[in-house]
Amino acid sequence: MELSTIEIEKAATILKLLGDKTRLTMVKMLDTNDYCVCEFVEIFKVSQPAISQHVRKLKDAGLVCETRRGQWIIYSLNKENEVLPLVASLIDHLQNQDFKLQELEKQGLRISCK
Amino acid sequence: MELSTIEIEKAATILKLLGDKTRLTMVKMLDTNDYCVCEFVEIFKVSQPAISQHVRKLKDAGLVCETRRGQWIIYSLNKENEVLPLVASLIDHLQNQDFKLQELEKQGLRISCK
DNA sequence: TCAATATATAACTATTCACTTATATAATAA
DNA sequence: TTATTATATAAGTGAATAGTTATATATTGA
Repeated sequence: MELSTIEIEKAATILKLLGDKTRLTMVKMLDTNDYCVCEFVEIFKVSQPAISQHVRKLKDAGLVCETRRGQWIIYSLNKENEVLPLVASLIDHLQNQDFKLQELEKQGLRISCK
Repeated sequence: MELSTIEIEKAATILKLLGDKTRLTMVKMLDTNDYCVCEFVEIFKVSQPAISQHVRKLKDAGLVCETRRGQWIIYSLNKENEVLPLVASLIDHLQNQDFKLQELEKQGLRISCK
């Protein structure tokens, strides 16, 4: 089976984007669950605009999709993305981040968006 | 078989490092051949200090090794690196860069270091 | 020993980046 | 309609980054 390869330049752009702890964690988390901005704000302990700016970059690169649900905007991994194979194999090497969702639930902050 | 996973923070550091077109190309090229600084200078059309600074960063991260051979310092991929599995699977997704070596040879600049 | 070549380091600069606060937009609920 | 909540955008700031030129260090060969 042939592996479809990616241009160096495009790959470098993706890696730069994911070479940030916050965004990389977001993508790892989005691999198993969807999240809204306010949940990320709780998880990452930074300002809401900072989170908005991070997800914007992920969206601009086509890595995530957004869906409005009432006043919340839910972000999910974009499974259609051309570079998904690269991103997926990368994510596989990362330590599981489920504990972040568990913390969120323990604080009763997960349900706020459902 | 279990895949050994990497801390998010460590992975983000590696991805930031490889989120640069020049360094990413270097690593892809080093996957199949060794190179010295002067060859990289020819290939990337930037100053010699710029190349030295790039390989220094790769070396500091443990991704490459250096071996002095006369007046040349040969760089190679460090196969002992803890994050090699991540880097290797990443490299697999990149377009082949052999044409750069071929150009170098066509210009008669490859042998200068042998 | 001395000139030439290869590489590294220092110092500087312009640009990018991640964050902040302030404010705008949008949806919900009283 | 109006207050509240969620999100986005604008503007500003300090730190990091990739490049440059100048210079130092190290090896080779005459």
